Amino acid sequence: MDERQALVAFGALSQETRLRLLRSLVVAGPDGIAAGSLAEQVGVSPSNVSFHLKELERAGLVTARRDARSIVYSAEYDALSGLIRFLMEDCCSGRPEICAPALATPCCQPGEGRRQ
Amino acid sequence: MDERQALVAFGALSQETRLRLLRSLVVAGPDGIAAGSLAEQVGVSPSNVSFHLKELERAGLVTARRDARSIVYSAEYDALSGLIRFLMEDCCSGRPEICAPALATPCCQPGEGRRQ
DNA sequence: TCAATATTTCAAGGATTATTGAAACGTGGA
DNA sequence: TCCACGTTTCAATAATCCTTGAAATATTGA
Repeated sequence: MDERQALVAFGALSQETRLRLLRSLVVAGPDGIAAGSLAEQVGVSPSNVSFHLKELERAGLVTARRDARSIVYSAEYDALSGLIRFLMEDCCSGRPEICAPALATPCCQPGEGRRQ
Repeated sequence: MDERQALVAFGALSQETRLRLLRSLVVAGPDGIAAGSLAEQVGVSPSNVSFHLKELERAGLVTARRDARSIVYSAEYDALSGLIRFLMEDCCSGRPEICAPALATPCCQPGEGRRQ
């Protein structure tokens, strides 16, 4: 993940609808969700959801595949972990004390989910 | 770090000048850097650097204090680690396998700096 | 107090991004 | 083949963001 990719990725995550879309896709797992279902879940119009999905795709955070009439999107886990890594490396450059609290996050121990 | 804060923070990081500013401030450490020096370092006009620093401040990623004629900015380490944490919790909700590769990042082991 | 320094604020302009609805496209079933 | 479905594309508009330079503010030292 180079700086340019990170910039685009941050831009993609800075919009409410897109953040919700990505969250749904992460929770859905590798099987993904069809564009239409996503539109219902986040409550926006089909053309608007298409616009934002394209933006997430441009950022490399999701991928699309056709399944019959539907187009199924799924989260790109590698890109997400790459972005976390970019942020950690940027922040920690010379300052490991920044990452330490984040690394204490319990979400990634096996069996743990999102904090309430 | 709630969703609204995260959205603003991602927006702040999605701009090249601001990302450079933040990087300089992180490397500089808690002592911070004066606005004018930052303007020189990143190569933008004083008024433009002021605009972007205000944006970073609005996002909670930096703080400002006056020191004589200068205004000295410094990175808000807590906000940065909070953002990393938000990303990890969001990504890992139900999917710890996303974070695992990011957590293998060597940057945060004591004594390590940014990866080359 | 005056001038110089460091920075911010403001207004104007241009550039990018978001939303909307209509039209177009590809797919599968009758 | 034809129609319905799911989705994308397009054009137009609205909204937001970025840049620029000039003027304003606060501070320091002569």
